Amino acid sequence: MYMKIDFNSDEALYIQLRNQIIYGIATSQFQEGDNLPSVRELAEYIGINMHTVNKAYSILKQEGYIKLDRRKGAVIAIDIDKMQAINDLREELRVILAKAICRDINCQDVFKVVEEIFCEFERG
Amino acid sequence: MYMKIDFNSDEALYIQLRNQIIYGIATSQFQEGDNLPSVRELAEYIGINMHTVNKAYSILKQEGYIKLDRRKGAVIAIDIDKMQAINDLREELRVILAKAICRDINCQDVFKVVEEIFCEFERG
DNA sequence: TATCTGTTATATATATTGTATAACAGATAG
DNA sequence: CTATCTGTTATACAATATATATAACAGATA
Repeated sequence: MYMKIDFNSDEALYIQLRNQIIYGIATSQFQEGDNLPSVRELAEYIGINMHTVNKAYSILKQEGYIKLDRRKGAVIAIDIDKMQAINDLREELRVILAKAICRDINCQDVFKVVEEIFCEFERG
Repeated sequence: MYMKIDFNSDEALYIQLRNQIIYGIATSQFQEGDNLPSVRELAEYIGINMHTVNKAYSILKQEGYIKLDRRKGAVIAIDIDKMQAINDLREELRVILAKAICRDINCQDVFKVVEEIFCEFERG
């Protein structure tokens, strides 16, 4: 259980936390059915407040990455609506690719980076 | 000069404004050397405060999309450091692709969306 | 019963966001 | 010179977001 949190980042702690868990799922570090630490446990481990972890978990639940249960705690449960996911992806890519195009980055350049990141995640 | 601003969005106005201008550059609506409206003019046009526009412009300057001049106002001036831009791109793609991988979206799926967006921008 | 879950409720402090009013300095057109 | 256009800076204010702190509740479990 490794969590890379940067307290000096301009990114909110609960967003960093959410992203770290998403990385964990993408790299198969966390798999369907796996338990995440309890909000109190993870808060203690990282050294932040319980509510900050709770907020991250709530968002992960809302976004369809985990299910929350009073008995078992937080459990990885991916809600795969691929059509919806591709539409979300398109929206997010639009801004990023606009920036890239401004810098003369072409389609092939992007493909290369995308491929690299896929390899990076597949290796874990 | 078309600016699509959503007052109900959870995205800050100055960020939306920045993105709209970046879209404008990516679609060649704005070209190197072109003048943007003055902060007061654009603020008036959209119906928001001058400082909100000023913040958007300041960020665009800091990120290397425009230059600010007391004489000419805001002028499109792209700072192309392609190496740096690709590294920035990689960082931004990492989170987005992690989310995609969680939803069983593969490399080819992403390529398709990227290609679509490139076409979309090229058409303007 | 004691202890573990997530959940909810308050309260507080700080930072961010957006607005408002005002003034300043450089440049420019009349 | 004057009036007017730039971006820039300063100050103040309200609303919201972020993070912490303390506490309690309800369900599940050993």
